[in-house]
Amino acid sequence: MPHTVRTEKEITRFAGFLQDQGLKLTTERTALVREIFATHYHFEADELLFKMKEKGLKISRATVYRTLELLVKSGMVRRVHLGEDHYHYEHVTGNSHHDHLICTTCGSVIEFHDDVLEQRQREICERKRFTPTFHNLQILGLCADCRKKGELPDAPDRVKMIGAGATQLRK
Amino acid sequence: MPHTVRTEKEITRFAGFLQDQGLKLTTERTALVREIFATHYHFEADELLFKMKEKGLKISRATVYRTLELLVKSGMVRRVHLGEDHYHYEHVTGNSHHDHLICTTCGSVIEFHDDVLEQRQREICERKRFTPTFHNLQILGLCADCRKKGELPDAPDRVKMIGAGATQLRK
DNA sequence: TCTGCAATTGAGACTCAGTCTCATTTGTTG
DNA sequence: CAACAAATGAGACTGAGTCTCAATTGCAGA
Ligand SMILES: [Mn+2]
Ligand SMILES: [Mn+2]
Ligand SMILES: [Zn+2]
Ligand SMILES: [Zn+2]
Repeated sequence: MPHTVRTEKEITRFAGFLQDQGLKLTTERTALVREIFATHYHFEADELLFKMKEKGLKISRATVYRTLELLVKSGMVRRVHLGEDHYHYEHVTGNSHHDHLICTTCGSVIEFHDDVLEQRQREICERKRFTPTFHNLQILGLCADCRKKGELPDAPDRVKMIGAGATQLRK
Repeated sequence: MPHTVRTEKEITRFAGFLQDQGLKLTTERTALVREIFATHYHFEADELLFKMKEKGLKISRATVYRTLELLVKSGMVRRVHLGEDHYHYEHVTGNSHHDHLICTTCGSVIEFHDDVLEQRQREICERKRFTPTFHNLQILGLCADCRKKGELPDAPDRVKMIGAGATQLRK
């Protein structure tokens, strides 16, 4: 399926969601969905704002945030923490829940999905009589490339910068 | 071990860390460590600031943040995400790594540690040739109490509303 | 196609957590 | 106890994100 066809499909999908909610498909919303599904993967709100500006489409910060919120509600976009102080977004194509390995040296992100891990989480919740709806796992560390280049795993102060909010895996 | 004795022990521990770094144990730092280890568990920076003010100890916002940073560096305090837009802190007593189940209805936090889960994470990293140093897992959902009260699990898009009624502590 | 009007937009004010600056104060070491 | 580096407080600043409101726009119905 060609790139643009898929993108147009996502616009239709969003249009349907908006219709259901009694909301309108505006040119701004269309342009944003097109941009998100055509070129971005993990991205920041302000980065998207800037991209639109670059393309000569003047869309306000407020509209960008408002549209992202709608996209999250529609399930077409997910808002995730990637170990930084602000959110990242990623489009959800079709299916796949996944979690993230994040290199604290080069910032690269590796996605993974593991059924065993997911199942174990469900078991833990059951044991605690907790009904899970959503989870968020980031593993921070050193990617293979950086390892090969002789980088050392996280100096403590580096961890402070990038691994904020993380808990220690191997003490 | 009585409460106050343990607290004083933590102050000594922090004093040692500061000494090693060529830093000073000030009255403000001492008071903050005492407060954190005596009464808080998961807490916010501004909440701590307010508590100190309540006690008649005037410690500036800057000092609170600076001291928390030092405590994180020393390993005595951990900075965590609990599904809200800002950080929470928790003191680390006895090096127990754990992750969190967070109720999106009442905000309660359940801690857990699971060796199987931790081991599986290491295996995933190995397969991706990724060297992990930290991780951060939050599972959001509905706690047993709220379930019993007939609350319904939040849709993922409601997750960002957690803490909507949180006390305003900033001056 | 035209119209009415609720939904949407943009500009910019605002919030809030967190950081930084710098003049003044304080703890430590000799 | 003096010297002086480290620390503090007040408040300015930052940056992500939210809100307000007058002007605009999409769209359902005539
Ligand atoms: Mn992803
Ligand atoms: Mn905890
Ligand atoms: Zn890397
Ligand atoms: Zn609950």
